[in-house]
Amino acid sequence: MLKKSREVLNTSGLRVTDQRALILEIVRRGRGHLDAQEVYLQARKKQPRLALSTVYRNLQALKNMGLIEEVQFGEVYRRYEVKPSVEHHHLLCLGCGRVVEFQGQLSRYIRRNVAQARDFEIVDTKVRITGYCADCRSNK
Amino acid sequence: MLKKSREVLNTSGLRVTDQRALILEIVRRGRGHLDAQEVYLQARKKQPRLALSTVYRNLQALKNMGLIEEVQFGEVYRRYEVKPSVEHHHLLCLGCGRVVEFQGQLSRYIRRNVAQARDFEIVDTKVRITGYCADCRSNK
DNA sequence: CTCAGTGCAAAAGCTTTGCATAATA
DNA sequence: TATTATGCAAAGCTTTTGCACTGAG
Repeated sequence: MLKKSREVLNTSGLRVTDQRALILEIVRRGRGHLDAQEVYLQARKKQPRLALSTVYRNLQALKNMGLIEEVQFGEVYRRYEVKPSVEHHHLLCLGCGRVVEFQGQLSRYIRRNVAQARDFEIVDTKVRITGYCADCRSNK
Repeated sequence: MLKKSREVLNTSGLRVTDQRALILEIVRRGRGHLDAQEVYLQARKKQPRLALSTVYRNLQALKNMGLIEEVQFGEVYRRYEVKPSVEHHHLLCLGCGRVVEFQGQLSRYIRRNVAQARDFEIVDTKVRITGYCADCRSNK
């Protein structure tokens, strides 16, 4: 199992270190979506000298290599808006950073198609779409 | 305009202070989804003595009263998972905190129904659904 | 041998909290 | 007048960075 992580790293261009292999391994097993602190704590059981900064640097590196993914939605800080009466979602342009809102029957669609199948009582649905807006597409 | 914010506050149970009214007003006008820092900077133009902590406390209070909404997806810290080959999304249970993944044709649906209408080139789509799972529903 | 990676410590940013003062209802 | 809210300063947390040392290629 740990071997597999090393293999993946081998073909990634990154150097294969014990720390990096372990971190990738833990993120893999952590189906529950671990944050940096949790990865750190688990990793220290096997490598007590591991530094938290190494975890951060590796999560960054693995992300850049496309081996892992940030479950967060990119934005680090919380943003606020007045409570919309109509449910809406966001298109975030990677080019200019602009946020375009859109309303849609998305939530109805989701309620119908997802909730029942999963036996989940939906409280809220949020959709974040990233991409490029028309302006940014024409400028490239 | 500012008057309207005061009226809203009046019926909210919160005390109406100049700071609070201004902050609500700014969040309202800030269609672009402002973060705390930005609200603070704008507010200080009118109330130079305003403290950043007041902004945070008020954003919190207004959120609790349901007057504004956090655009962020609840989680504060970044979580990681191995890059999934198949696009999937997350159901977050508010009861037990468990995260359930699901795959779906959601992105196809979104691509078809949203992107064209908005002239937006989609790079990625993420959906976060919050609610209560079956277990938590039976325990209440 | 060379350069990427690590550990440690310190710094950077956002957010929260304690406490005395001020303002609302 | 009794709470609630504010300002200021300090602390809390996650995340980033600098630097000397270690280890992979």
